[in-house]
Amino acid sequence: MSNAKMTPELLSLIADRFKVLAEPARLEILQALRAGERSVSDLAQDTGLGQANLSKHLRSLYDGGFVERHREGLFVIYRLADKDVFRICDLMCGRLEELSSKRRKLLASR
Amino acid sequence: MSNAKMTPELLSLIADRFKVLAEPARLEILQALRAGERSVSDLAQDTGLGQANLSKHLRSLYDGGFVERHREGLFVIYRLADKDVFRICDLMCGRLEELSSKRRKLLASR
DNA sequence: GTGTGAATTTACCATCTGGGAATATGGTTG
DNA sequence: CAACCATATTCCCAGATGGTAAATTCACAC
Repeated sequence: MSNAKMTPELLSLIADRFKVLAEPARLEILQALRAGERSVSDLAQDTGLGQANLSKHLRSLYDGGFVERHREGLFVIYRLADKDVFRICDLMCGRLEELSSKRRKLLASR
Repeated sequence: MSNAKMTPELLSLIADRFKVLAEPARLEILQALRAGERSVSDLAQDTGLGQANLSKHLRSLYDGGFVERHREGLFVIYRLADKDVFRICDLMCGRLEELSSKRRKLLASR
């Protein structure tokens, strides 16, 4: 949000990208892809998600530009497209730790 | 997602934080708070959101740890709590630009 | 062409969530 | 205390979304 003009349209686009990450299943897929390229079948194994469900999550990730894909014979191979995803998640995690330690203090001081 | 163990619980917590940002109205509130502290009434002016609706969005932001608040007489004053929010949004925006330029190229090459 | 395996899409259901109206709570004033 | 104002909460509705099964598409082999 670099001090620039934030039009409603732009905010909406940003929100859409956050929506894609706002789902544990999709975060888990990204996590699995961290180790390298994976076919949809591989990912089904890795995540335990149902096939149709997984496919829809992959579509979201693809539309959001978080993953790339290509076909290899019968298989479709997915890979991470966005090196920033994990930096974003790290920021989220860091804040998570602060929050839970604050919560601990609140509970302790009762 | 620092190469560490990502338990389902942790992924769920991270997803919850993303959910808070996955809403244009809440991004707009954060944007408005960027200029400094604001009462709920101020924010209603700034954003054009209805009172009840705004109040609920503020609750999400508060629960997510993105804003802090305190009372001043009849008013409740909100302020940004998380300096990382805009760094996260910047990463999202940066990627947005890449994506739309790729899209332009795709459209151009038809 | 047919058959098979992998992936996507569709259809449907249950749940969730943003929005607004009405109500409740909290704090101030007189 | 009552009256009032700012905020929060509750209730309800409409639309969005995750999950699964069934149908469809796509690519390869025969």
